[in-house]
Amino acid sequence: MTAIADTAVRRGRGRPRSLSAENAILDATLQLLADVGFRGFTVDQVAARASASKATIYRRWPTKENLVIAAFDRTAPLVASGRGKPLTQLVDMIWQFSQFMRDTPLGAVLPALAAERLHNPSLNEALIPVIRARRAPLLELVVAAVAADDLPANTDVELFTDQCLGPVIMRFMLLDLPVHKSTIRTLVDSARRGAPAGRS
Amino acid sequence: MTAIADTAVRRGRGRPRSLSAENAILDATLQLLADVGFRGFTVDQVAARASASKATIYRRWPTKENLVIAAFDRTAPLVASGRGKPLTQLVDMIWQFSQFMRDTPLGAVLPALAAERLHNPSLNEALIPVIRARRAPLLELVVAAVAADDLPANTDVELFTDQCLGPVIMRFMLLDLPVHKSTIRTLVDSARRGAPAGRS
DNA sequence: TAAAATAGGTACTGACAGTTTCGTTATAAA
DNA sequence: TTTATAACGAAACTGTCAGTACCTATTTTA
Repeated sequence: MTAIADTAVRRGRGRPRSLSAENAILDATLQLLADVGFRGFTVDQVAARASASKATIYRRWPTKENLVIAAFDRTAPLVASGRGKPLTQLVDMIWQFSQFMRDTPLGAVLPALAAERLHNPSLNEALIPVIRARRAPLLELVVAAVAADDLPANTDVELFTDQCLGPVIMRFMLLDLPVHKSTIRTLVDSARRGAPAGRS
Repeated sequence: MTAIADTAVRRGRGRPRSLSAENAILDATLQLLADVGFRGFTVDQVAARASASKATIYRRWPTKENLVIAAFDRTAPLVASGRGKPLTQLVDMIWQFSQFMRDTPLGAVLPALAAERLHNPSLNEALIPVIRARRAPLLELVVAAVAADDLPANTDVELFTDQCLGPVIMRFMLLDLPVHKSTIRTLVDSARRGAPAGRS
């Protein structure tokens, strides 16, 4: 594309992959997902928007779905505010997540990938670590809550996280019910009260 | 949309729609979903398996997705055992659900429809009531638990249901984590302990 | 300078959703 | 019994799109 040397990863001899092409492709993917959703999304349109060729796209990502994963993995991750008790931060973070679901392509991309992975083992293998990594900041807050004695020491932190997040995901993906911040507060409070008493 | 399927309704003069053709088509749809999943699923194959023409299929269901909804709506619903306390029956019913997710086309169909509905308003309108109806037997058990004083009178029964079911759905659809019956028991117990104390 | 691997462009293949046409068949009204 | 109507299976057709192949040009290392 340009004469500017946007040096990418060294791959041996030949011309290196253009970093700017890669950025343009992933940006176009996200923008297109936001504009037309997963269904209306075509690789040709991505190529056109990114001023790249399909060959350049398929050289990097073997399928459309892998391209979408890569774009998805580029979206803003959940970040803790760092202020307040861990469980208060957990409420904020889940609220942040539900805003992403409502306002960004995430709301369309996540169900699409969840559907696709079941019939595409290689996609599944690529996707599961990415999803788990996305959940990790939530887990860390729950671990911090245990460390701060706000939760019993024998809390199953994975299950606790899923108890708070699962209903939110279910309402977005299946039920089409709105999720308010008060709802999230209720979920976290309830899970806290429901956690096994005492510590082992 | 509308998923005509009005085999019982008299349509006036001409040849009535064949009920056996309709059954054959929906049976073939479910069987094919089980065999090849949503991705490998084609309407031509359904026509071949049902010994029907595509015209016959599209006369009843305007798109592939509507056909899948109709087939989905024909699968076995969740049923209460009728034995034991309501919350014990709730555990059994969620366990039943997770077995359906693992052993039937439901596990593939549900994520696919969740993804599709976001970009297909008419499909969404048809789907949401079907999904809500599927959740209804769970809600009824929670209502029964309130009536039996096993839960406080001011329990938010919808949220309580989603607290028990949401983590299960999340683990199936996104995390690819196994769900054991003991996990479900933990979820229901925790939600019960976490429910607002006293009654209003 | 030669080899290697990239770039964009374009044409192609194959699969499949959805439509249309055709001759046939079942049913209800006349 | 006749006729109008609507459904039937079969098959051809259209349009879209994922993915591949091939082209020439460019950028890098050996």
